Amino acid sequence: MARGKVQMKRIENPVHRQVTFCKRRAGLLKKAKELSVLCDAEIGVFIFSSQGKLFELATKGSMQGLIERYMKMKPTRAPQTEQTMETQTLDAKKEINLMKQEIEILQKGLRYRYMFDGGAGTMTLDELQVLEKHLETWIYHVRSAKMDILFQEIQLLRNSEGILAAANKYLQDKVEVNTGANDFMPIATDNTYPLTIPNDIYEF
Amino acid sequence: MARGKVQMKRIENPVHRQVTFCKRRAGLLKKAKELSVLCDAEIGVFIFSSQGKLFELATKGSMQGLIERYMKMKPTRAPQTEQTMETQTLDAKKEINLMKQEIEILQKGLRYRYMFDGGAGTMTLDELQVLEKHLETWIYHVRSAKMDILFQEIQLLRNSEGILAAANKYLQDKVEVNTGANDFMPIATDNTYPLTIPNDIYEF
DNA sequence: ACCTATTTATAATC
DNA sequence: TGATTATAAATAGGT
Repeated sequence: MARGKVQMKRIENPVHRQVTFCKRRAGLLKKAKELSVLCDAEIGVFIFSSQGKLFELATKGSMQGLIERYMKMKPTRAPQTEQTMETQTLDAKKEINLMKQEIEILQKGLRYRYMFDGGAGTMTLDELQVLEKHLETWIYHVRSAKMDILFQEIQLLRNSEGILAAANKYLQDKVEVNTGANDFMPIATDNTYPLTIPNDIYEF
Repeated sequence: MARGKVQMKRIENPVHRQVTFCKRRAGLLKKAKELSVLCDAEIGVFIFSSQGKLFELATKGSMQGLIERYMKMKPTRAPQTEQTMETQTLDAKKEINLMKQEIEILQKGLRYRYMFDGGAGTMTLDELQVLEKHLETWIYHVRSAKMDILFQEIQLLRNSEGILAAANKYLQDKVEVNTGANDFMPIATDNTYPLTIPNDIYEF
């Protein structure tokens, strides 16, 4: 594509061919990634060089997953599965699918609660608007709750630290009384709050 | 790559996304074919659109053959029978348990949706974390859906407006012919697009 | 679907 | 290999 057109046929010069292979392979994989990102597509590519070397790319899950998905769409003579996973695995897979659906439903928008037509995924703009508002306040509350928990934990840590400090002080005094001397390093610092997290981390 | 750079992220405007998908998909497959011919490589590509539609290309034999060849090169920790089933079943069970937990969390979150004022104290930090993530993706989907609807409506308005303008023009011409004069105010303005919403509202 | 101004990819060369 | 550069291709935004 530069400094001269190229004939669409096998490059005979093996050095040229190798160089072109590297460059164009990189280009192809880059384009595949771009397409995947821009258009939210799932893409699998594999390239066998003329020497049999394999290069692959799977944009979202694994290549395995892609191949399985592909197989599912094209039931072209794929008797790879033996009788081994007839009972248990099949049941498990069924169960997994059911649960995936359930999660899907929960994620998709709580149809049962917010959707007024119970069925196909057609929500009106107004309904979506309402749902969005709900979700916003909801997420706000969730974050609040998270912060509450974190705060409580920190308080707890501070308290236990206070207890430790007190116990330490007590032991220290005791030792002093027993030896009649205090020319040793204190066991604990009087660092009241080594745990100094600024309070504004709780707001975001 | 033309008339403006493009950000490497999902295109929000569904029409743009679809158009780009078509164009780039064609480009990708073309590049794959070229690489195959020029460098004598064997290439397989599959593309699942966001709506789940499949597009594929296998440069030499069939996709089946390519997949088999691929499988041969990657034992993919699945040497059949016995242990496989055990591990698979275990994995499946693990997965099932994970999903059960997730469902649990979601349901818990839903149940306590309206109880935040009182406390909602029954969710752990980890659960809240998961719930928050879900809510985030959920809200993302809702916004996407909203944008889709808005865009469709605008397209519709633009279309009907075009029709009205054309009809108006036609009537105007007819009147002119009948009266042989045009010393009256036009019925409509030539305001082609009163509805001028900048396109970048689709990106957010 | 078709058109171009631009951006990208890359063939040739060093 | 890696960089450079002139040029072919791809394509984003319009119509």
